[in-house]
Amino acid sequence: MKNIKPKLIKLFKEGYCTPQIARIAKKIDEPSTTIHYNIKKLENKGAIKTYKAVFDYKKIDEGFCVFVLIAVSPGEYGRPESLARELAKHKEVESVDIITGDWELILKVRTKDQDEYYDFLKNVISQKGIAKVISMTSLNQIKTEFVLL
Amino acid sequence: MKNIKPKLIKLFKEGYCTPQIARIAKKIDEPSTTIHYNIKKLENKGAIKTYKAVFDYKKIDEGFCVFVLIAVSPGEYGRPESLARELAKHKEVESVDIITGDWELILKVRTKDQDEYYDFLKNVISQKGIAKVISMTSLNQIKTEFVLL
DNA sequence: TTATCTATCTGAACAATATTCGAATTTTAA
DNA sequence: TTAAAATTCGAATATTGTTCAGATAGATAA
Repeated sequence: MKNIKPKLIKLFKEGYCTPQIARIAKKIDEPSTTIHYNIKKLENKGAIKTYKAVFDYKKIDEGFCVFVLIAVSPGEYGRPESLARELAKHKEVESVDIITGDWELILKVRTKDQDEYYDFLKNVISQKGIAKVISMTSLNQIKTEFVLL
Repeated sequence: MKNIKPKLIKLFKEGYCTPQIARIAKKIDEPSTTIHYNIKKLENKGAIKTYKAVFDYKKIDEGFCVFVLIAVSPGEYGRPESLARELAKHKEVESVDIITGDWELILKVRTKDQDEYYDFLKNVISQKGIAKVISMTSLNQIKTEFVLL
């Protein structure tokens, strides 16, 4: 057994997919070359970052999902960006945003279970520069990445 | 001019993409038929929901991104699910989660600008059953849908 | 308005890729 | 150990993507 599954999941999370030109052409009843032209235009302008898969995360051992609010320490106040980029590197992190309000950062994190999330908190979030953290665990995911579950 | 662009964006938000089997096969050095078999297995088990595009949202007039925390009215307390499904229907809504803590729901919403977001708030969020709302505007998106920006 | 330039559209030919199928191999469970 | 099920993979086929050149439409300036 070659255990292809984890390799596929890793690749599909960020890319290795492509548009279905023929299917789109049928759907909106236009020549496939016209569709092709318009897609390339979007790609060349940078409007499309990538093509990727959306998973049923429970079925790929990433069923535990948490939104993490982070307040940055006074010293680093105003410069949460380098911290944000650091956090974004981790594979468990689906999204990182710098936000307005009482908190500087919001993360969406996916792990297998609570234990794995705790490990993530310990190893990643417990960094210098982080003053306060609130975890809001997702009890039920209704929609993700524009896809209804 | 046929104005294909908005049609493509709509289709690509939820699907109309497909894996690049040949490219994956080269990448991990396995026969393409083996890759094909393993992908179909993931699809049939429902582990892969769809294949879709990730956009540079600023370039498709969805540059304004807000995380919305929602507290449900006491009457509906414990049953935020129907409200969540209602909210999930709107095209501006990227994700809807039912969460633990002081708030029942968290939404990720994308609009063109603040004005359009205000319209969304007025028309969608101002519903019976919603007690309190907090908007956390994204000032900078570092990572989205597992894709670094 | 007309002339000119640029962007978009489209069919035909070609290139690349996905899919099917059957057989070999490996894994699983009894 | 053996039989059934799952996985691997090459060869043939079917489908799809891509290129290119000409046509059309849209924009710009005189």
